[in-house]
Amino acid sequence: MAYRQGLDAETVLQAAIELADLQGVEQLTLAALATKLNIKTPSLYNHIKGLPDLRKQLSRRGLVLIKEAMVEAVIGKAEDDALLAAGFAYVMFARKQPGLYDAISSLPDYEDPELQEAGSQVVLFILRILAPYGLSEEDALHVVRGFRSMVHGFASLEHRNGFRMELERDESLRRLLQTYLRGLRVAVK
Amino acid sequence: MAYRQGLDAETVLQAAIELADLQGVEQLTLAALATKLNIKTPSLYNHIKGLPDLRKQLSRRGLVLIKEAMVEAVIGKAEDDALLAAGFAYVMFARKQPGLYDAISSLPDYEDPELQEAGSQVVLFILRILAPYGLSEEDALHVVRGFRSMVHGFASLEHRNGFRMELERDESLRRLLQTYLRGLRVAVK
DNA sequence: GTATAATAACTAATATCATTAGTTTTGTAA
DNA sequence: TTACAAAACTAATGATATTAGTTATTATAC
Repeated sequence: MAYRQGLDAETVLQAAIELADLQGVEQLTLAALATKLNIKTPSLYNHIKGLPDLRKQLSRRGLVLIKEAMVEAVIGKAEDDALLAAGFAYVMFARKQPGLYDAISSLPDYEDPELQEAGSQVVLFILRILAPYGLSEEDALHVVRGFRSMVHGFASLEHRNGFRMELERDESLRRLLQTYLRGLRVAVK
Repeated sequence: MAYRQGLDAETVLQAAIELADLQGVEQLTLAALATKLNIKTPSLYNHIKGLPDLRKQLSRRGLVLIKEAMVEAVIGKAEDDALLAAGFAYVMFARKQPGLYDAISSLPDYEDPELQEAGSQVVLFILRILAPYGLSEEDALHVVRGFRSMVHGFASLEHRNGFRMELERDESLRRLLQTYLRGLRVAVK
């Protein structure tokens, strides 16, 4: 093999994402990644710090992309419409990029500052959608947790094949979010 | 070491659960498990089929126990009270037995019949709590999905340290469930 | 333009796993 | 008491990540 095929960190990350989306993040091994890139495993260390670091990169990229997907989805929408659209965008992302989504959710911990930053962006985004509801800061933060719980829980269960009944899944998600939003309208509590 | 120390499958499973709860299911290795049991790694194969099988056993046990915890929690309660109690019991279980809960939720797939059976028991349990609401079967199934999404999502995010704000977490969970239940009351939709 | 330094690939080696095969010891039942 | 099943063992294999040290290529400095 020719020396110097012009590999860089971004290319490696992209290949890792492809592998993860195809076979799950559990199956993402440096051996498989190196094979895909036509290099030997140790050569990967010129571009990544190691497997844990690579996983972290996947998580970070996933958080950035899922937030972008939500931002895109709420263009021209507000309040319940916007939250519904954001929720669907979240779940759709998890469907389209299961490995990347897995990387987000199968993280041992969010201790890393870069990950926290990316996570904060998601939270801030939801807070901005919530602005027109006129909630107190504390109330809004509880709602953010609720929203994240719903969409992450749904995406996660769906991904593990946790929904086995013959029942339209998009409809389940729509009802979940709408029921919650209806409850939010009723009492400010 | 003495031959025949009277080990059996249940003891091995218990030790595995302890390890998983202590260090996470990712760190549950046969090597560590064997060390804990004072045997050599290959000896484990007298009691388990292999690591994937062990993981499956953990998942199954977790599903059984989390359902039992919910059953216990709803004694003497009905409707919203029962659902709220079940939801809290679910999340409490995830807190108390993080490794076991991880085993439930970090499953590659639910293909296995035994796991499906255990999962069905959870679904059936929630359906029984929903009975007094007089929902159609289809409506009820959507609600079950919603409920599972909420509590799993909450437990999962909490476990990954996903909730970073200084904000009472139990209160977040209470509001999430109550808001949803309120929405359920408003319209039968 | 050539020398030098940084870089990206490589090979070799190590440690940790899970797993299988084959062996020894122990408990139990005939 | 003997024979067999079961539960432990040792030894070996193959996959994995990682580190150390080497070589070739690219880029930079002069």
